Amino acid sequence: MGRVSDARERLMKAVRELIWKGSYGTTTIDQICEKAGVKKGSFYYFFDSKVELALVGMEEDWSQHRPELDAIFSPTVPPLDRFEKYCDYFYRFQAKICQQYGCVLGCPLFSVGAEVSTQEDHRLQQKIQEILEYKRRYLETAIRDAQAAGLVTAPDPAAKSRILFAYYQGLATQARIQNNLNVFKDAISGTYELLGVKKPQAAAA
Amino acid sequence: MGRVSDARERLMKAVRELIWKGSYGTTTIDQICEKAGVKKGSFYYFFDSKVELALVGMEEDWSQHRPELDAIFSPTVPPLDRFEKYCDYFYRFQAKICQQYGCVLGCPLFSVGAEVSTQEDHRLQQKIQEILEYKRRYLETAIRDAQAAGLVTAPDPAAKSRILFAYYQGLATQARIQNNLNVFKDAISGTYELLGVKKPQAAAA
DNA sequence: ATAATTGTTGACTAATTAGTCAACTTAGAT
DNA sequence: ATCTAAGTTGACTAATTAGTCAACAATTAT
Repeated sequence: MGRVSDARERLMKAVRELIWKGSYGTTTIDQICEKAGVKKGSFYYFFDSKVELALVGMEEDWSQHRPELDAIFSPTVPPLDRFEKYCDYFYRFQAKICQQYGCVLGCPLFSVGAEVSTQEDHRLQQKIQEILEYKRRYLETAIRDAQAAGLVTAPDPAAKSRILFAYYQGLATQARIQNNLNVFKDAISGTYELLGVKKPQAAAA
Repeated sequence: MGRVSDARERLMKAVRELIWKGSYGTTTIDQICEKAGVKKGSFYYFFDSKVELALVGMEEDWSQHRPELDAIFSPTVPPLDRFEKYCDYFYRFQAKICQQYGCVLGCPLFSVGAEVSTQEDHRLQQKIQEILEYKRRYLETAIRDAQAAGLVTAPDPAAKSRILFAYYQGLATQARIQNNLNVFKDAISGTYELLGVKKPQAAAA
């Protein structure tokens, strides 16, 4: 009953785009409304504030990416292949975004996370940390499987995953700062070096 | 001749603190003026805009850090010791800042760089990239020296330095997001794994 | 002393911002 | 048909923002 609308969804899409393309702090409610084609009164009908919208926007974004990551990091995929697939997926995704927005945007969780982490309101920071932790676990599991298969030198998969995750974060941020997709080209070789992959492909000396 | 003043320096200090503690986008000229104890008229006497002030502020910051980095990465220091010293210095520096500001702040170049990299005005982004590139070169030289000494496996020191640099970036951002200094504890072991250090300390199996 | 230079101030404008609200509109249930 | 719940709108306030400017204050060279 009552009127139906997709304004809520339009707002969620708009905030994600604006925050990612620009920054959280400089994205205004007026901008969000304009991009979504929604008047401010309607904004406040659905959400109490920018941070509330950003929270559900982040959540929504994560829900959309999750299936793809589940597929890439499926236990049915050989451990090292997961990293190959992930690096490949990440590159292609960034390339698509780059074409769409005109510049490399990296990972919104990292850039926005760094931006909002010192705010008094910790809700957005917590949500971002939560999603980042989910992502790190994909790496940890894959490393553990690789270690069990004797493919890598990683006696402490959790510690190793944190190192690898920091590396991926750094790559994404670097690519954004330099506005250069080629930064990602190092990803798989960097992964292999970090993991201590025993024999890259062929036999070594 | 004429009146003397340190208002310019106070403004430069204030902008660095505010941007680092918060973010570039949400730091207002009014806030900067208040923190510096300077009236807005004086601000515009010295600087044309926030970005001009931030530019000289970043430059100033770099000038202050440079001597310490020159010492740490001095060619007189054994290559691997440089990384140890750097990781140690970075940790102690972050701990000091953390105590001072109440939270882990990471590296302003990374967080602000990620924030401003999509702005139309590219001056701040360029300045940050320039300083980051200086920092990366410390790593490249140290890696090259380590390779020459047969201490690591790094046939392409430039590529390796980019990987290591991304890792450090990631660590700093992670520490800020999680507000946790312990993130840096992994730094030296991560460095060694990335560099492919041949024998950490003692002999291996 | 005083003139020239350098820096300071507070009051000002115009634009943008977050947030409110009563009146209005649309859709489905009865 | 009409009642009710769900959504929309534009006009509003109050606060904050960037940026300007003429008058004022302090320092130093002459």
